[in-house]
Amino acid sequence: MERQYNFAVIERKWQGYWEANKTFKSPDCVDKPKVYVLDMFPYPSGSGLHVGHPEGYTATDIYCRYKRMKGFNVLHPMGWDAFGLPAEQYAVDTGTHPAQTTRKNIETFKGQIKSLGFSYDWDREVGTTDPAYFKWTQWIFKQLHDRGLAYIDEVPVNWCPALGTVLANEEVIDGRSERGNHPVERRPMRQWMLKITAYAERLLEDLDGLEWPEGIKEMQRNWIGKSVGAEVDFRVSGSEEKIRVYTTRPDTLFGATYMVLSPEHKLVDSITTPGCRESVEAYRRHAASMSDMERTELNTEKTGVFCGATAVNPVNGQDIPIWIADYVLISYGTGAIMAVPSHDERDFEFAKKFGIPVRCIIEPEETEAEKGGVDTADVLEGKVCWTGNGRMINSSGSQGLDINGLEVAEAKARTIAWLENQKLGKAAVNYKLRDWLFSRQRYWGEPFPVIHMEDGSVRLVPDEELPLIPPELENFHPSGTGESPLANAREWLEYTDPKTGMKGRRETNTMPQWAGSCWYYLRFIDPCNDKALVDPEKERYWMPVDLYVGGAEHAVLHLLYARFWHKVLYDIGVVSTKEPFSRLVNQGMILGLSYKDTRGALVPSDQVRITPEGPVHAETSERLEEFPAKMSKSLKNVVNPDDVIKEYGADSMRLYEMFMGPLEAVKPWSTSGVEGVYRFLKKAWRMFAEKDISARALTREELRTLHSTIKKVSEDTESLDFNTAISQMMIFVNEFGGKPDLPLEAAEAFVKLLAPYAPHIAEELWESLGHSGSIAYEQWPQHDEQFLAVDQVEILVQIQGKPCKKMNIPAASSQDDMKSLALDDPDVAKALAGKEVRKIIAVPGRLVNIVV
RNA sequence: GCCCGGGUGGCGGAAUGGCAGACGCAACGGACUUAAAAUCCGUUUCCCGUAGGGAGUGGGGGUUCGAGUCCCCCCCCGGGCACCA
Repeated sequence: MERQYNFAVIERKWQGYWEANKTFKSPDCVDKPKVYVLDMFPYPSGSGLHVGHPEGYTATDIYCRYKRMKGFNVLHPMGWDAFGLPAEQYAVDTGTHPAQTTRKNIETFKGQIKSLGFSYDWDREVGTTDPAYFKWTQWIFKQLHDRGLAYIDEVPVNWCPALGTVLANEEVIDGRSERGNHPVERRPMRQWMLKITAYAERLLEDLDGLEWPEGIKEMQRNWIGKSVGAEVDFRVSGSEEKIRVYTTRPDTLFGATYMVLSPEHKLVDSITTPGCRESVEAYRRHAASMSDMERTELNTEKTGVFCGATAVNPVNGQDIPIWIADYVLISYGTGAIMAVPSHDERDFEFAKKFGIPVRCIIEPEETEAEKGGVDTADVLEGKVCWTGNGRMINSSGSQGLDINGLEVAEAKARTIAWLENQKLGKAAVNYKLRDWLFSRQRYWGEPFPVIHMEDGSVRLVPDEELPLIPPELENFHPSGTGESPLANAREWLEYTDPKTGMKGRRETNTMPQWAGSCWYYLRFIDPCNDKALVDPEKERYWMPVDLYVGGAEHAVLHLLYARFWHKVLYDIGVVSTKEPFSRLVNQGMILGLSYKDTRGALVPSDQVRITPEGPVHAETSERLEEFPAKMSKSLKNVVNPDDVIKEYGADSMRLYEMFMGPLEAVKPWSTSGVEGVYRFLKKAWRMFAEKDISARALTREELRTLHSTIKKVSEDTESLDFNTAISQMMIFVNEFGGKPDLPLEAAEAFVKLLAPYAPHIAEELWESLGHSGSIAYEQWPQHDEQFLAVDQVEILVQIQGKPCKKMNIPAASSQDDMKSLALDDPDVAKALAGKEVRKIIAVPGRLVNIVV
């Protein structure tokens, strides 16, 4: 055995071995417990892997390797989310076909991922841009369409001129594109929409059964945004028109002193009086010209105009004015509200500005008002808005409803019952969730299997003609009309029905990047099946995904979309589970070391000089402060895994990523930290290389160290607490490394414990112990409780909770024994002299506390 | 504003309500070496000191024999949502 730990040689050797022997190929449907462990597959960008990627991948890899040794059949695949904008933009700039860029990037990524020694079953690799894959993405779209879940709508969309495409709401941040930070404007366009709203309730309900971080579930709940209330019809005075409003506070109907229609509401035109028409038109034009960003960013000041008409409040017959204001959104509820300024902050603000009466109808609950620092008298006079609990006042009317004296919840129920009885309204539920804008004006995405026929009908491409492959293009520029570059591919575009001769034009939109990632976890189960998306038997064997690890940035979108598709596939019998991902874990972001000067200005890392006094600016020698910040090209603080692997090896890289801290925490990268785990591996290597592997029996103390290490590493690996598992292995090496020999029993167990974490060195050490073949399927060691026991324990005797004396006592001492041993101790007795012992608490194995 | 996370040495972080700071980094001292690298040993929360003592887990209160851990209030940092009636 080499004296030196030569990681480069070892890692090359074992990666070659695993590949040649297909060590990690997972058989389907075998008689073993299964576990499906999935990483969020990456978008293979041109810049390659950064240290954030391997964090989650290492975590899942450790877990998989551990599970294999525990006797599980493990599904652990990897693939590529390879459609997307960057490759297309590169094509626009250079003329390189996106497929070529994608192929090259995938190669780079694959090489980098392989160099980390992950135990993927590469025979299951899939890529979303592969026609054999997107055939089924297109097939799923057809299923959605057949079930009425895909429809075309003329909708105001987020048009980004710079990118030449439409973006989903989620891809627009503060009125600019998420990618590239370009301005975005609203523009009506014919688009494919997916009716995710039809699944809102199920998407909400089924969250409860998932083992996901509570925060992520909460974010999805908020995104779905269910609210319960009522729809109420208000008659427009002197007209047959009715305005339907949605409210969560039907109890406050008596406080409604005006109504508001959204500027886009279809009744605005017909009810506006001639005298008000001019100002209403002006206001509508003003509202239309504003982007979503301006509308939301300027939300400090409410705007609106009176339309001249009034409506009748159904509970008391009173006339109330109808206003037009953009604080009411056309896209939520009915696009119209009843305004209750006394008990709604937004209405209150609006009423104050326009001098509309505020009518208090709830007497605030006393303790709640006190707690919030609200003066009840102010509320009653309409000077302050109250949105909390209380009792209804001024709430009976000519129409027969009387809810005076009731609490909010009961008043709601009573009002709804009355409205339903009078046929004036009904209980209603609303969701914030909107239908999913599913079109993109791009080349590099899945083409829709759709033909628009000249008679106006929409025809779907038959299954046997799938996949529908995008045409070869020379020019990848957007068409400029808002259509994708596909609009330039005349031959591909034009279609003639072979039977009838009717002409048609293919859909020029493509699907968004989310499409391919919505179902890839299913394809891994049966990646080469050309008859079905997934074989039902294999699907039943492997699903659901038992552990899904990825970044929190996908908390809502990817995970919500994938759940939606999964439920549709469940409904048509393709999958057997209601939910795709039983357990979800988010790995925390890894930050880079960054520097700022005293004014707080950021200094790129290549302009920093480290001195014994701390970091200084390389040019000005100004003192700098070190702090962790998101890795970015501009800060020059990006750590490249290749460099780390080259210098310390993949095993050190893996170990360090896990040793930094809890998987889910945000952690700063530290190169000296890598050196620490590297030293540990070298020490472990020397423990084998420089010592005799002896056949002798272990001492009691050694047994205790060994078995407590087995216990801790097993438990912590199971619960993904990898940092503390590694600490325990370090303790093991610190103890056994100091001995003249290494007993074989301890050596073998240790190598097995290390194997999931640092697999290359573990394979090499395993071989050095005389074993042939891989350690990957060796049985995981089991600890024995009897070796953890000790004869003597050191306990602490406290008086009044203050430490007084440490003493060694038999570990098996009962509480009573402990008490008497403590009281009999001369030092304790001395400390207690003249005091009356009132109570003694004894915690076995820990301490005795004497209360005087 | 609302909803989630989170505040522990110089740093990353450990701690079933039971001796706070495991493990690692950095720093300092020492050994080995002609020297360096590598390695090994020791010290390292802060304050006062000779033994020894005092303070200490963002701040303030509380429960408890005992609180980093449980409860209430506040402050700060990170993330998400944001006129959703």
